[in-house]
Amino acid sequence: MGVTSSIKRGSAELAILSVLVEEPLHGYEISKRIEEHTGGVLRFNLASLYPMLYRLEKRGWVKASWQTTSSGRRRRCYSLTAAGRKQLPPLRDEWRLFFRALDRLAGVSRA
Amino acid sequence: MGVTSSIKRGSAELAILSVLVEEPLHGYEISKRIEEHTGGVLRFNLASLYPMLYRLEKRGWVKASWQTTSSGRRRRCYSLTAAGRKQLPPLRDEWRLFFRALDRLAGVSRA
DNA sequence: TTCCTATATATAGGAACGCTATATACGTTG
DNA sequence: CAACGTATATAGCGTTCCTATATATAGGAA
Repeated sequence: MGVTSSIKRGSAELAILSVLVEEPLHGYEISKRIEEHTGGVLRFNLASLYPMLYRLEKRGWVKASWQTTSSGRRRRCYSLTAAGRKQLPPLRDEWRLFFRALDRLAGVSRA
Repeated sequence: MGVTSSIKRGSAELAILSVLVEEPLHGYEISKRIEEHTGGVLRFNLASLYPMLYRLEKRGWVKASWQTTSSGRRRRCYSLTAAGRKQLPPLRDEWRLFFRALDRLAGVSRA
């Protein structure tokens, strides 16, 4: 279960934005969400996820706010910004272009 | 034209094996073939291609032989080995798995 | 209460892969 | 002979993801 690192390379960005478009989540939840929604095929190490979130924050595509749960536990809640939401369609377009090109070349979608 | 570097990362291996399964080619031709077959969407720099070919050769998936054209020009002709041909179906399987997972998560194939 | 697991964030160090830049050199066309 | 396309090759860099490690709280099991 879980695809090779080199294959999924570059997909974390789209994956994160895609789960955040539905609702704001904190880092740990984002990781779980991606894993669950793909049946374990897409799975990112938490140590890969946090630096990615900081990059997205720096670009202004997500914004983070510290929360404290009722039990006194701190965590950062990430949500998409307007700029981040705007990035999603062109990102999807590029991935679709790539999918189709590789499919045409290598017959990936053929059973 | 041409998808982002980070997106196509890891696909060179499958792309090369896929064009070589049809007929043996030399490096420069492999590059052109990939570009033509994908309408310019997939495009690998020659400086990325040669190291990849050496890696594939080292793994025993392709074998190279020096040729000299009638005009006295040297070039290396690459062909798939039996081991390389065997790698293709599982590689396609993994890519398909990845495609479907990312599509489910991000709606890539939806127009 | 002690231990284990799950939750939660963070950084250091490294590997893989594709990039730009650069080098060399032959063939063909203008 | 200059310019361009063909052809191979290496050095050095950036990005992205990895493993390993650190810290800390909550809840359940032993």
